[in-house]
Amino acid sequence: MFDFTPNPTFGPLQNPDLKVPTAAMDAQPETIIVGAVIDAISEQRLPAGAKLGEQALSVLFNCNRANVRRALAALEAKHVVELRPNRGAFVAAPSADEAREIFQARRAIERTIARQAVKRIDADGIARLKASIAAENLARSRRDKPAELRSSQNFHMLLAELAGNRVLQRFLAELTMRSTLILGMYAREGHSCAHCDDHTGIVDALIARDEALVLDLTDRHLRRLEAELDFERPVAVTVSLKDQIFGS
Amino acid sequence: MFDFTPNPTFGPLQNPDLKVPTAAMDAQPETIIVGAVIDAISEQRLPAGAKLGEQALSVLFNCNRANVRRALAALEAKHVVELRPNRGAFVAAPSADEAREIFQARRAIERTIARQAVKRIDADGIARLKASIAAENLARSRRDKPAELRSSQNFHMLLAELAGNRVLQRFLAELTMRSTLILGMYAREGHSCAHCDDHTGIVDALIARDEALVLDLTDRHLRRLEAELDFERPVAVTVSLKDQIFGS
DNA sequence: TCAACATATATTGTTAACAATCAATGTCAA
DNA sequence: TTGACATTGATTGTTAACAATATATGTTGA
Repeated sequence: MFDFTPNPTFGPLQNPDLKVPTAAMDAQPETIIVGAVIDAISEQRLPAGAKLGEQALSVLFNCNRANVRRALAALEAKHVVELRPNRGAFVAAPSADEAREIFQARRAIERTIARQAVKRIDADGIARLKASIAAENLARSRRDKPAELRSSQNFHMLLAELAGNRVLQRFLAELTMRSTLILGMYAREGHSCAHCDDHTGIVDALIARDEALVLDLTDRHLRRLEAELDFERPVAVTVSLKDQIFGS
Repeated sequence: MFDFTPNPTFGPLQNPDLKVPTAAMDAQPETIIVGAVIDAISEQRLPAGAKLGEQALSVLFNCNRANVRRALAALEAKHVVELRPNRGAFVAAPSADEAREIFQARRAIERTIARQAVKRIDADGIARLKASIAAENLARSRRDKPAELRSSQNFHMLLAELAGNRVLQRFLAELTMRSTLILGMYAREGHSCAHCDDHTGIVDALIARDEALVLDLTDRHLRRLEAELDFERPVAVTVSLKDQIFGS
């Protein structure tokens, strides 16, 4: 009757790391699920359009469906998943238009953050930023894509933390997460990822407290990221076994 | 046993308008509740700290508790309510620190929006902005505080719409809503509300397409609003019968 | 071979009953 | 009167069963 055969669309979620999301585990199943799904998306283990079945999640996280439903409602409010009535929950698949708006919003917010960061940067902050870049380089040399993505996002979130505004921090967290989703959907074949050097340049400009340069580099960095997208090529958003075997 | 005596903290929610929130009714109880609560907060019918009991909401909206719980989870994700385990849901009560961060974020986002709006403004947009100001003035002359608040927020949201970025639009919606909450908590006695003229000035600057002036006026407008706050005076956040009778 | 239809299975949505927890009231002794 | 303690009632949290819906499978007829 009910023999939960590992759902192929869920392979990534079985990563043991998942049950210990970045947010401290406060024993509330809803929070754990939300954190785990966000982490999985941030590291591109969960692709856009992936189905998040209620039973699958309740088995994975050892909780009842009521908690799963609450988690999915919260994720929908954060624009992380889309809830289609009587169909279920799916990882959000931003359209080309949404993608452009998300990147535009990112530039606006990261500029503000950069301006604050220049004012408030200190030795400790510099050290943490450099450590983040080092971690990113290490991950890339090891061809560990999830770790690389995590580090790259971490760099931007560190800047937001240094800016000292938790509201903007949260907004940026949403935008970086959705950016990862967008890159997964629209990234060109073999996109360079050369933007890593950009981070080093930004830190140098921060050390020099050159506001104009920091703003310019931040803006260019984000535009370069967006330029790597290809909205022409149609993207598969529905991840089903059939699509995975026979392609789009 | 169960005789739901109208909860005093819920008086405002019995406003018939509430069942038809701004978002079109799509028959999903969760969405309706979320919209109604946000509207009620935006018009200062629901104060910070007000308790949102599950049974009370399920009776008000004719739905089961499961849907109420989903709605509350969504509202928590939007930072509209705070969910205290085993205690219930309460309208968020931003601290002084949070308030400052929210207003700082607002200035950052509204500046970006204003810059875009200057570029994209047209005759239709001007007309709608002027209509919004007229509605605000009318509401004030009628001493209809909820309508005045709604119109004032509407002006800012109209600008965001004109800017043409739905992400920033959503961010600003959250921030204006929380601003209303903050004003309800920390506003000085008899605060002027003279900022209404600011709106007229901004529209004039928009017509002239004077970007620098628009940015300056927007920034001043928001700082003036923030200056009307008094964080020293302690604020009652827990709305209970006792507090209402004996004061804070 | 293919399309349309009917059936079966799985998934989501709803409801009610029960358990656990908290707030309030009442009692009693110091 | 006041403080600690026990009890009561109300509220939140959990669970399981059931209903409604959608998806997948299988069948039939051209």
